[in-house]
Amino acid sequence: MDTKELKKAGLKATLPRLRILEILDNSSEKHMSAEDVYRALIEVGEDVGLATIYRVLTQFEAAGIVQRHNFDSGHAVFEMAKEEHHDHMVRVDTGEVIEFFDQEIERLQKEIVDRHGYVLEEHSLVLYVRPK
Amino acid sequence: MDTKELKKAGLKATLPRLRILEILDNSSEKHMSAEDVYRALIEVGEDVGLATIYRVLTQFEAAGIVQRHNFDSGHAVFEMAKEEHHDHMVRVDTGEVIEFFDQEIERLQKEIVDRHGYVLEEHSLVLYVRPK
DNA sequence: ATGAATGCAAAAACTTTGCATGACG
DNA sequence: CGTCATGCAAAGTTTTTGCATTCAT
Repeated sequence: MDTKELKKAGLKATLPRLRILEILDNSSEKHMSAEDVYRALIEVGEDVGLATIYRVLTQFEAAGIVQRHNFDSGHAVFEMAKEEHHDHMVRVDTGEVIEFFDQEIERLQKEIVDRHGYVLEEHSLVLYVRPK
Repeated sequence: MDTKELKKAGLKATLPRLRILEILDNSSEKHMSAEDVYRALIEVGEDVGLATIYRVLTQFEAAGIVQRHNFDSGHAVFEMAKEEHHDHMVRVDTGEVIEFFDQEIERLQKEIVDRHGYVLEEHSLVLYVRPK
């Protein structure tokens, strides 16, 4: 259960934190902004402050529990961290986010960076797509 | 000269617009935020408003004269549009931006998107790197 | 001259922070 | 109980907008 995960990260298992994890785990939209999470909690009758959402999500990111993405939307979106890395496609018509992974692209990125004399720390790849 | 380029885009060749193009063309740092451009102009004694910078850069983007990027910095950066497409590496230690292009990565992206039943509209690839 | 562009200031959107109160272990 | 977390409100950042004035054609 979530309580364990929080303790392990050195965070108290408070109600707001548990509720935020629930929302991220159970919402149909897995990529949510702080505002999205806030509204989802208010809707469920949970009395939480937006500032807390921001603080908690930032702590979760530092603890590796969630990942933060900056798509071209002017605001950050968060998703539960998965074991396996993946990249994203964003539908320009609906905003829907689609996850994908490609071994070959991952390999090429490392190779290119190496060729330039650097080490790859992390990367951000977003493909903006529309239906055929 | 720049005046022609502006006219062609249906924009009046005003002093602020010409100065902004000059800055983007001649600065040593080719990837600049609106604030960067603003400070560069103030430094040269050009009396321009920050709001104008934002308006002009947005118009330039729509006209294809500049490109806007959202690196993980909390603010947009702009660069003159080049004929040939390229992606970016960002040094995590210095913030320096390095441009690169890889035929194979470009091809793979199209292929993956196609495989999912979509068409690639555009993409954003940023590699965060540090020296070996 | 006329419509477009500018500068300023105000506002909007997103995120962070200070502080007193409340909850976890 | 002591400390850490929360909520609220205020402040910080980045970007946009309204409006009167100025400028390009």
